[in-house]
Amino acid sequence: MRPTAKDLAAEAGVSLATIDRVLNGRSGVKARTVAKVNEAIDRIGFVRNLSAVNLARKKTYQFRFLLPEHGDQFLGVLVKHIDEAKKAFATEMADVAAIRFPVDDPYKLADYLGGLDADLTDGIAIMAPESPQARDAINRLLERGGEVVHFLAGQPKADSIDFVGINNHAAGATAGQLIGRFLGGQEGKILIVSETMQSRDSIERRLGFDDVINREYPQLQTLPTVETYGDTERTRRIFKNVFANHPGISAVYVLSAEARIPIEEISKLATQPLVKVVHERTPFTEAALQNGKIDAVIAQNPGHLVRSAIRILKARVDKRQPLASQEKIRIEILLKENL
Amino acid sequence: MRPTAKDLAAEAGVSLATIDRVLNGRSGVKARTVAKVNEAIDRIGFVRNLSAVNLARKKTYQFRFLLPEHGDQFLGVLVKHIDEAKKAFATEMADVAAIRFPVDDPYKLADYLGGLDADLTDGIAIMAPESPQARDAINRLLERGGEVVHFLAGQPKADSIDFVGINNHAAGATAGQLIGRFLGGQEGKILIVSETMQSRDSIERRLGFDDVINREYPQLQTLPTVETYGDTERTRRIFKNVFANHPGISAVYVLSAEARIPIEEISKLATQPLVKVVHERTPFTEAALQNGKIDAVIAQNPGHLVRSAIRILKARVDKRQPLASQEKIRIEILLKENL
DNA sequence: CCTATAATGAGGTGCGCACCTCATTGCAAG
DNA sequence: CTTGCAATGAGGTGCGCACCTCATTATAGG
Repeated sequence: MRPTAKDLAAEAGVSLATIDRVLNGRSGVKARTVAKVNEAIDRIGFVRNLSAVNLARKKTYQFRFLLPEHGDQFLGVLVKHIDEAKKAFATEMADVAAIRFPVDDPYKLADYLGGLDADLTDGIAIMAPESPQARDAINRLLERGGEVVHFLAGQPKADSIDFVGINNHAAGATAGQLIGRFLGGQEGKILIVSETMQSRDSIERRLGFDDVINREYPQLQTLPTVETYGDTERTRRIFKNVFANHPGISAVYVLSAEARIPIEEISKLATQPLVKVVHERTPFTEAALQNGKIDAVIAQNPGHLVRSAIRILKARVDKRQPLASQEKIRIEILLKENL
Repeated sequence: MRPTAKDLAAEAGVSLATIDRVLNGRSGVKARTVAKVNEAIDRIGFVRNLSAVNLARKKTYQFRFLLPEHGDQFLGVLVKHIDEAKKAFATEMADVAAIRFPVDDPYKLADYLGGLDADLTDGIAIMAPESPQARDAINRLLERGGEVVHFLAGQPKADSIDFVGINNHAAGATAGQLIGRFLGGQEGKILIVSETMQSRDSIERRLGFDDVINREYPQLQTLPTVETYGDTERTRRIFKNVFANHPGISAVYVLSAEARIPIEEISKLATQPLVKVVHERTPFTEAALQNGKIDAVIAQNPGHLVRSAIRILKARVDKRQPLASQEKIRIEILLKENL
């Protein structure tokens, strides 16, 4: 059997009360005694029984995902996985829910965060663009004892807050490398499309993409980013212009999660086969991979994203260290063969 | 607060003893009563407190990974992740260990499995080639109440036993697609190398690879598989022959986990740049990707493999359903950009 | 009807720990 | 030495459940 706190007390030569004080970081213990207990822990390999801890603490975790009100298919996929995680984590006393919110409005976001009771909500995964207001509100929430992770958006590693998501610069570079290789040395221009370039993600992907193309494929020329604003008409109009002015477009990179509009419009305009790379696995991109409408998808596993955010929040609440190797989100490359 | 068994008893109009009988599948309860309880469970959304369950059951899980005694770098990586998982799962009362074993000997394997006490070992992840002896021994172990998953090797879905690992046919197809695309339409021959073709994995990867090349890249010709048997001298000798007899080799696919010997020997012999695709992320393949010695790696996440095997075994012991979406092992494509 | 057996209830115990109160001891300053 | 506080011990309670025993009540068979 595994050693219990009682065994530990005997080994360390102290009482259970002192073990309790040390294990839970309470005050009023001499440094000398703390050291004695820690040595005993190492000696007998004591590990607290998490079940007993959780039971005794009567702890239930309240976690919330703060997501945009409106969005693309990928957002829908995320919500589906949050629902799935809700069931999976119910057995671990964690309640998980998605909250749809006008996250683009920094003031409303700050208001919402400011109104949160850290006693009722243990942790939040926030998918929102950076803003000074949000930043301040988050810091105040942290001071009140809440836990926060940035989810897919926001400042990676800018502060001490965990970031759950891929390295977008590397993701863009990966897309660049794929397109470069798929074009096999031939010359050409690359059309780059995004719903908007307002977000940090888009900018970083573009930078990573350009880095690789400029360094390794100088025969390729990247065109300025076309912003669709999610508007079919606008997209069609701009594409017509671009294709008219730029003969020799040989590849397309869609760097935002919304790929349907640009891919469908391009298939109407293109006169020769193009290499097409987009982001995120959605019902549309899966189908498009299968029937050859696109060549590769740069993706991140949405289920993993959601579970990772929850596990990190849980670890922070418990004052444990998250398991880094498990929480690293991989940049996946999907072809039709490895769907 | 979440409803407890007591609340459930009140809602169902039965006693705690009956709730206990139903929840734990004990006998001596009328079907009518079981239904009443289950309805009440749905009505109030009762979920058993896992912490309390585990505490009361005093359950500790004993899981073992049965791995080959000798192997490549990838095996070392796996062992490292098993050690890491040992710590991570200690808090969940699961004891995990790797056992090195001459798994290639079906009789010794059957002996070992036959000698296992299902009371002392709750579950085993077996990485061993198929054999009638192993199959029988596994079935007997299952009858004694042990749990088993096939780990990376063995018959995927051939029986009711879970398989943890990638679909090797799809992995080979992915490699084929990558090489085909990277060659960009040019003609050429593809050298295919494996440590051995004895294993089912190797055969399936080769089949998947050939499928894609034959179907989508008819201008490419796949050569017969070169078997290295892990022997540098032998490899060098055969390679010299192959390169002498086959001008126009433009790509290499190493389909076994051991990639170092073939890649190093080829770099000495090749007169023109070759597209090189290998399997598994190891210190060697990582470095080779970085410095351009290879072009892509088809990989599976070793940490995920290990944790997945443990989670599945745990779910089986608890008579729960594993979360399918989490346990699916992805075929990863690694370029130097998305390491 | 009685009897045998099935179905259910009542109640206790303990898992390992957190959290609490109160008593006791050690130790330093005055 | 005494006073005062810091450090530690002793012991109790309860978290939600599994597991057990024994008593009581339904149900069916004869």
